[in-house]
Amino acid sequence: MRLLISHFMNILIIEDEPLTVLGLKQKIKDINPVTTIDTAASVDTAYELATRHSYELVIMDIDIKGKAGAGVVERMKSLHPGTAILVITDLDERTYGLPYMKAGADGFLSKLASSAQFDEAIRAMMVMGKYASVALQQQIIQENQVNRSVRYVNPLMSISERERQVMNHLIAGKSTGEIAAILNINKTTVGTHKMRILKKMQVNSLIKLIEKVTMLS
Amino acid sequence: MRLLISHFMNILIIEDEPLTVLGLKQKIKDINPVTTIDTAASVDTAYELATRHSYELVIMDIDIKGKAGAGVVERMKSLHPGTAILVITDLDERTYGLPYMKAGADGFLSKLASSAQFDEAIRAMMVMGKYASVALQQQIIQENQVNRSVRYVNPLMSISERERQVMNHLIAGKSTGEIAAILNINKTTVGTHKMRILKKMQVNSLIKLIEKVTMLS
DNA sequence: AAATAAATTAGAAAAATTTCTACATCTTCG
DNA sequence: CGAAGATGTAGAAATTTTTCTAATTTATTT
Repeated sequence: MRLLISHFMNILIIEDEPLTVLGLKQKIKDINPVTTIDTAASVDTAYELATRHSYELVIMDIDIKGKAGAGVVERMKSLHPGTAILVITDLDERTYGLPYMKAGADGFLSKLASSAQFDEAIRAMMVMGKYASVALQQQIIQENQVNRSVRYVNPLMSISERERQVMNHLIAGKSTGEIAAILNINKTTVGTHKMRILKKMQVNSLIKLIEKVTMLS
Repeated sequence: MRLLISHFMNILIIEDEPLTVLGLKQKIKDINPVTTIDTAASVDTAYELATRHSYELVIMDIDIKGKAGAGVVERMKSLHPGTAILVITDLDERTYGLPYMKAGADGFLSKLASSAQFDEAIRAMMVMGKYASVALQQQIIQENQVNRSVRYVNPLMSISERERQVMNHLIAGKSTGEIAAILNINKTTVGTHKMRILKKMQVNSLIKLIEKVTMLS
């Protein structure tokens, strides 16, 4: 029998799939029975809840109904800097983990991770407010050791924060105009970002970009 | 309190996300406590289990680690024709529901469906071995009524020869201009083809088109 | 066979995207 | 510190793509 955690906690789950919410709730209750768990199926609901309540831990899917992106992490973090944020996603950890940690997440876990890894992650988040898999930790260490001028093995690593935001929308099938509206910047700015993304990723079309990104996953 | 179902059942869950498995298990146990639930995180494991055991109900995610497709449903059904199959997926119901039902699924439900809809679906599958949402039922009825003019379940079937050529280039990442040069036709002609392809495939972007085509292939 | 529908093709005009240039910040490194 | 490079932004102009309309040809149906 594993150790139980038993100090009271407020937790917010942001996730649009009811079954996943149910599974998460059960895991949390198994680890710490004295929690209050709120849930939001949309980003907007989450923002609303977060402005009215304070949470020790937020577990969020960042790929909710197309509204993906580190921006959500940023905003949640800005509302309550003390809140620990665990990002869970369908996206690949090696590709997106580091970027999301940079965006302010305190933990990152693929939805395909094992049940035991979920236990470990939730436990770590509750106790230390931090969680990174061994692989991700190594990536973080490497990132900090490697000389910045050295070419990145993973081109995704040379993609800046803003560029990654744009890229995610691009990959989701959004048009330049739509992205400009979402990020509230000029269309041509999006165009500039797109051009630099394609250049950095060494491809000449959106399709090739997607292939490359999924290849790196 | 809803009615409990209480005849013994063997159930197989094919799903690669542990949290979703956990959520499903809980829902099933709530509805019928006397079940044996096996789980498979990969299609291969599922095939193996299905050859050795017999299940009254199989709940499967058909978008497992990229190995999607109606072929999985067909094969599961051929192993045990009597087994009821409920397909759950991230994919859109209106687009994929009918094709999967045709492939032999007895039920189809989006993972974004509400908790109550999951209850209803699981209950219906247990009792009747069938489940289709109201929207999907109507689609099925329509499909059977309009037997006069040919109705394609798979939109790919309505794509003409020339459109297919253009589509293949589009999917390969070629630009409108490049395609025009290759096929020796005007750029705007390619544009017209592209527009009709997107319309026929009921998508609004190249990315969505690719997703759809790779799903249906 | 005539009528109807589908397929292939473009022209013109409108809309969107790309490219080039530029500038203010912000980072990093010698 | 100060130079060099990366980042985020956008205006103007060039280019490409999309949309609308429509003419021809090619099936299909009654």
